[in-house]
Amino acid sequence: MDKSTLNNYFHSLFPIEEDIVNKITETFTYFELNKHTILLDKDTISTKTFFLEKGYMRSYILNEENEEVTTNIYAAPCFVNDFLSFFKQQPTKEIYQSITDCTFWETSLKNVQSNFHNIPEFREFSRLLFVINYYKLNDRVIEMASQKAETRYLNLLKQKPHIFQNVPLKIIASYLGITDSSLSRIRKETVKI
Amino acid sequence: MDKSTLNNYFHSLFPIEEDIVNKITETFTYFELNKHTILLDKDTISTKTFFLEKGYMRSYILNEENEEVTTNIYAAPCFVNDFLSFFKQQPTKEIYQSITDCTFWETSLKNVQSNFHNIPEFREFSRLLFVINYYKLNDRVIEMASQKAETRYLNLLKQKPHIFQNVPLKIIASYLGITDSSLSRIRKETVKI
DNA sequence: AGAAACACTTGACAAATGGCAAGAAATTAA
DNA sequence: TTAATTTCTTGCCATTTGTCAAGTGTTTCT
Repeated sequence: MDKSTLNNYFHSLFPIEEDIVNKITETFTYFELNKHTILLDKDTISTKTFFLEKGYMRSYILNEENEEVTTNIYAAPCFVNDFLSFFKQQPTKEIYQSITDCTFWETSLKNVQSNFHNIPEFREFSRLLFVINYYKLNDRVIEMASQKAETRYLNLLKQKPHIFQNVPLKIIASYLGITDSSLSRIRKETVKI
Repeated sequence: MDKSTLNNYFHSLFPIEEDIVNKITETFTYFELNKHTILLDKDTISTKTFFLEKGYMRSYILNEENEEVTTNIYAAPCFVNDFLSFFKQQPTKEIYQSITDCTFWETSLKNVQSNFHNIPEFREFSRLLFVINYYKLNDRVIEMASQKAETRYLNLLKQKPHIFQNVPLKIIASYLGITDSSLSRIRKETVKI
């Protein structure tokens, strides 16, 4: 199997030698998921770390009214993990589901732990991944707190236009924190401009 | 100086031996900050990691209209860090400012790196700290996306009532993503209940 | 192909929140 | 203590977003 997408992801994040990347990704195995399939279900414990090689995923929760609230949209290539569940081995609150057909690489916590403690470069990589993800989330909180829905929509459209070609609008709406009716109206308004 | 608050913070997060904690916190030094003082300014690079021993801090950004948007409120004891700036050594976008008089323990990136690569327990601790912070932020995004202002206010009041005794309402309002007028009205409404 | 389910839009109206300005209350500075 | 500054509240009205229900396409399934 061709691990180049996975391997290149490491190289793209920070300078690291090819041999080390190969050693890190050695234990990763390939699998596929059809669209609309659950990768990791609510109330289960994540036993694997997942690298999304191709496709679109999302995570969502069910609120008090049992409505789906999309918490994140993942576009390959990227890691898709419930950090809390995976590293603390506790049940997830979120459901991770494929939106399109997807391909993945996965490895176990045991392998991650072994790499984390034995390969200094992997430690740095892991921490960098956390830092980057933390700041993406931070930016989203800031946006949520200070921008109106229309601005958030326009930002997303500008930053990730491909999402609008691959993800249903109602999922995007819920990710933006608005209803699908509102998103529809905002789209109608902004087309005029 | 008495490092017990700092040391206890390590013990409270996960099982770790006293000797190891002492080794980790060995290089931390003490300092104080008066209220309304900047700890880390916008566009500067964070050279230290900070543990807030006593007091209240916040981080905020200036939006396009030069209005302050509070991104986080910190209540001791906790670490206060701009992860992106500290670990990637790049300028912060946020301003970190004391709200009350504060006391801190700080150490340099060099010491953190040394501990990270030499003390397995510290690696685990660091990762756990990231995971916890990431999920606090994640919960906040979910709340922002799916709950109305009144609910967010009531949740905060329930979870961190002490903040309302120590932090001005306009800072809390901006943290909740609403105006101070709206927060004032919400408070008026909810008192009735 | 036909039925069912899903995705998207739209209208009418309701609810939530913001903007602005004024004033009261509390805190800080002189 | 007085003055200045900051914090908080409130009223009025505007804007944004939600709710619900209907209608039109589009996919999916059998």
